[in-house]
Amino acid sequence: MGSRLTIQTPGDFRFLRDACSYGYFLLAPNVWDPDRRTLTRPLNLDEGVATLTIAQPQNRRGAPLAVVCDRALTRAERAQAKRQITRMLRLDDESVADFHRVDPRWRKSGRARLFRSPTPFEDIIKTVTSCNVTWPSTVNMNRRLCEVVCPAFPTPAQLARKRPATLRARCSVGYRDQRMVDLARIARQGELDLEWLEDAAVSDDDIHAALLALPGIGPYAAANIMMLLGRYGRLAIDTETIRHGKSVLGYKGSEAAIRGKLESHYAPFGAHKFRSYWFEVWDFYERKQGPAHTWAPRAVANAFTAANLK
DNA sequence: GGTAGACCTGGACGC
DNA sequence: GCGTCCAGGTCTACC
Repeated sequence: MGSRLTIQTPGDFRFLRDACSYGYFLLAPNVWDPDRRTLTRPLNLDEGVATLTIAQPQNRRGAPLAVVCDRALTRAERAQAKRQITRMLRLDDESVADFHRVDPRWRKSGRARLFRSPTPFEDIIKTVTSCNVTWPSTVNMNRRLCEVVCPAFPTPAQLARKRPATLRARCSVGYRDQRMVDLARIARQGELDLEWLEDAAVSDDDIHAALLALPGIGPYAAANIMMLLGRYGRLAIDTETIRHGKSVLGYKGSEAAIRGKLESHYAPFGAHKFRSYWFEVWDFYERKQGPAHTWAPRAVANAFTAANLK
């Protein structure tokens, strides 16, 4: 008989909206079921991998989460699972009201939280798999990393033991192979302190500089990882951002000119600018495809970017 | 400091 | 079914 957990949520939290708020909810090992409205995924816990299914049976803001596990969890594992779910769904985000004060456009819908991974390392690797590829390749890389290395997503120790050639041949990560192994070794050896990355006392500038020094992490990836760490003061500008500037905001001119206009456009949102940007993009996707919680992963696998949603 | 070209994969397209 | 082109961010070499 598997364990069952109940997790209390903040009064403004809504599972359907907040779980389906960033593309990573569609990446392995996460499995979103649009019919059952559940998120299922394996987690790495003390006694091994356990698969959990999360739902909010009372579909209203602030209702508790019901979590069903495929095996019995120890007391320590129950606490671990709660911590990881809290991270994924940002149940401990205390900046929601401040964000809505700065950008009231999202107060009514309540948007503020962006889905992320149970660990910062998974967020870093997922970001690397999203660089210089189209969305279907990102989907494939994450699926294969889970199939080949660890079903609950590779830990630093597991990934550090892999040969780059194995990752390239079996996980289709291409030239990212060596960079991923190097990132895993850096994290395993403590050169990159994952707890330090999550320490609110450390400045954004210090975190940003540390991320840029990592292999495979450039300006876009660093800003994206900072968002995943809960630091929203930088824009992660990629081709999708430029497209958003052109098609939604109506900007014209060279890419450099559009970048400048985007920075000016989001500057008033200060420490929250990534969220203000992202919910504009997400709103655009949902107007084209319907609410994200209705998206079937296979259906959006080839139609996730604005280029394909036109 | 700015820029060109290489790095890979997978989808689209033409034949 | 095959070949070609293209999209996508980071890194290195070069000016």
